[in-house]
Amino acid sequence: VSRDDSSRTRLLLAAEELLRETGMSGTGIKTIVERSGAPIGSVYHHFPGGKNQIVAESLQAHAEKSRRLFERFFDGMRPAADALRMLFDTAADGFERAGANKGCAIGTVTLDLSEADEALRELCRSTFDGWTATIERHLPWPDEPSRRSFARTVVAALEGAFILGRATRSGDPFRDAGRWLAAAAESQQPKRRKPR
Amino acid sequence: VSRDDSSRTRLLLAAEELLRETGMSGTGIKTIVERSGAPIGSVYHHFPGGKNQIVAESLQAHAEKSRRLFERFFDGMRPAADALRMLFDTAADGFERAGANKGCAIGTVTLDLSEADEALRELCRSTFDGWTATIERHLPWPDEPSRRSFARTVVAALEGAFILGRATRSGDPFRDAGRWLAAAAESQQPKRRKPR
Amino acid sequence: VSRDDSSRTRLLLAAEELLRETGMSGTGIKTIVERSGAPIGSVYHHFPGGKNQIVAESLQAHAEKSRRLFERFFDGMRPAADALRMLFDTAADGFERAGANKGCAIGTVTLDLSEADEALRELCRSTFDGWTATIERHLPWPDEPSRRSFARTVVAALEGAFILGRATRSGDPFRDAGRWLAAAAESQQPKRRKPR
Amino acid sequence: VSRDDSSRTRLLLAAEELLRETGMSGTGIKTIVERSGAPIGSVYHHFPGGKNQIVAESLQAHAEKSRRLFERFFDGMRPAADALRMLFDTAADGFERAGANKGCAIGTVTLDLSEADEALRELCRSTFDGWTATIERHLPWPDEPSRRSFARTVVAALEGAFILGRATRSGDPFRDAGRWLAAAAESQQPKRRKPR
DNA sequence: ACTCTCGGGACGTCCCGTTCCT
DNA sequence: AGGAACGGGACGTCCCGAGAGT
Repeated sequence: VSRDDSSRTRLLLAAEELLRETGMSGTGIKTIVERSGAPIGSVYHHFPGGKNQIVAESLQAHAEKSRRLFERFFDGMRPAADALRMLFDTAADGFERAGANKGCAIGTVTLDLSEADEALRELCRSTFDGWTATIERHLPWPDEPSRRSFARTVVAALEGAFILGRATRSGDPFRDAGRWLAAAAESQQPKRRKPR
Repeated sequence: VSRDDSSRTRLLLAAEELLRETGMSGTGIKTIVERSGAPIGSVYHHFPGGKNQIVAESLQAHAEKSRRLFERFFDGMRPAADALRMLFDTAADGFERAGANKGCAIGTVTLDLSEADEALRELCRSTFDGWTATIERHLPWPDEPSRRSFARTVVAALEGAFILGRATRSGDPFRDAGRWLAAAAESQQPKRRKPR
Repeated sequence: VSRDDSSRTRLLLAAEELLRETGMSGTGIKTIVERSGAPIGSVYHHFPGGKNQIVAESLQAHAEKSRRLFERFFDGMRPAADALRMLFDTAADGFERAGANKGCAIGTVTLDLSEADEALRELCRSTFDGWTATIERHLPWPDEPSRRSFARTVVAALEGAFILGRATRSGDPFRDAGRWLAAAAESQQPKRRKPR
Repeated sequence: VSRDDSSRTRLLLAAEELLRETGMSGTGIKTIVERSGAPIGSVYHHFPGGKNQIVAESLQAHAEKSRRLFERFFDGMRPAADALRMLFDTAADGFERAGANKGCAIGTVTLDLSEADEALRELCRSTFDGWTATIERHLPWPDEPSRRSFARTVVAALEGAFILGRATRSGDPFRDAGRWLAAAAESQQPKRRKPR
């Protein structure tokens, strides 16, 4: 689990991609293996926990990459409104470049979790929490509950944009949301007022 | 399709519920039948198109119900900001009452569509379009592209709230988004300005 | 069962055709109904015995038609060898005209009878017996067991020709068999000898 | 395909037996598995092509066994007429010993092929061709087309004997055909004459 | 240490032959 | 006479261990 282990890594990458395309129950282990090019027999060597473990680990990887992306924009150097616009525009471009048919792995998995997968749900929750915290930390007004509430809305709009984006095969829903959220952040800044 | 059709209707209702819980590929026909209490053998009588037909029809039903819900709030009688707050608060309450583990059927299905289900994607797209149009029609400022862009953001935030709501088992993401969107709509009204 | 009953008749004709193409278990009631153009709901009115009854009756019809065909050739007016050649040549032409993909309904059904369908087996047996008797009656040499044995061989070769004909998509197996059987009958006639 | 492979082999044997009893569409995979005693889960490991692959391979095995049987009789050591009689008598005995209810797998499958199974039809055709060639090679008269035509008739009569044999639950149709074909071969030898 | 063959059942979707009730 | 409805089963595929081989 510590070495280069390219099979293992490729399996996780393939899983992440497939999760973004067809969700958890739509993604079979066999498909993951095929797309990864990894040897079939080694799946249960690397992932004794089976499918759930693969999904969990690839979600964690996805989460980490996303968090780093957020921090690239919310770096304290630029106004939060600009960061928001850039975040959503970048997401829009990436979404379109990837074919406009891949969601966010975390969001997609969240939506087809069964009641039994409590561990996965918790993983998704904490990922969203992490994103929210990252964003919230860089919002420029003092009221913390308000910042948190806004950050949650940002994350929600981002996740929702994946849905509308897939439905319309376009990155525009990201761009729309980015603009309105940026405007909301700006209008918040001078007045320091929290919406009722 | 004209008579009592209770089996057929119950199948569609069960399907809608299950789609909201576990998505399309997570939902088996057998599970739908079991939950509906309908007889197993009649499925392919009522739905010769198989699973796809069941999903399509139950999405349509879901879409129609949602559109009516939107129109109950956006009725021209009340300010758009109020309508938005009420819409999201109502959604939050409903979401929590239902167990905080059911997404929006349309959004959930959108996220695990395979490339082959073009017809279903189109159905989801047009549903979202309909919702967007309904909202946009009742926004109080003149610039139409801006209204449309805002309406899309509303829908995106709504769909995203389902995701965050499931992850956190709480309706708060709806309430948060409702407040910020309402504020954005209000701040738009006096100035008649479109965010750049 | 006595009236014109075109639905009933068309069902039987369609069944016969399908039995010749794909055998008994390969032929579904629904397919029969579709090809016949008869109304779906009346199948079990006309044939309360279900599939077995349809098959049985259409085999009987087939048997009767075939017997009449045999009698057209074995009419006592022409030498048996000529009759044999004409019979097989006619069968070859008919086989090719029909697409070279239809067997004999009786033979086809005989080969996929399950142990349970004793009644159908008996029906097939008696049909073959009838054909054998018709042929045997017109063979020109005195020894009756020998005539019977030859007649059985004729029927066997005819049924086998359907198999080889389907495999090769050609009527030639019929023509080949017809010639050799005719020759055998001729060589029998002068010497009045039975092969040991 | 190289190791012990007892499951795989047993599946093929069971399939062959069942094909001989109830044809292709009458034979379910589940039945094959049950009769073979092989584990259910391995079927699609050994035969990823599903039923068609099982059928194809078991037909090939059947074909090979039959060809070897033919060559045991047509060995150039004995007169063709004797070989024919022995072939059909042996077939008769085997048929009766097996319960007089099993056809030839190739012939049975040929008769319920659907139009779609072109590959299987081709397999059946080439098997029959192989048998024909084996027989034809050992016929003692010079005219090659005539030998071929006779060999085809032999194969047809053999296949037909399975049908009549099943219908009458007796091996006699084989014995009858064997005698007449042997006589035909003998009468051919001295005169070197081909039937017109 | 790692890979693969093989084994294992449960379930996926779809369709079958049949019967109920108009 | 006839359309709607009914279960049971068809074939195929799922996710996953256990063992043998390298």
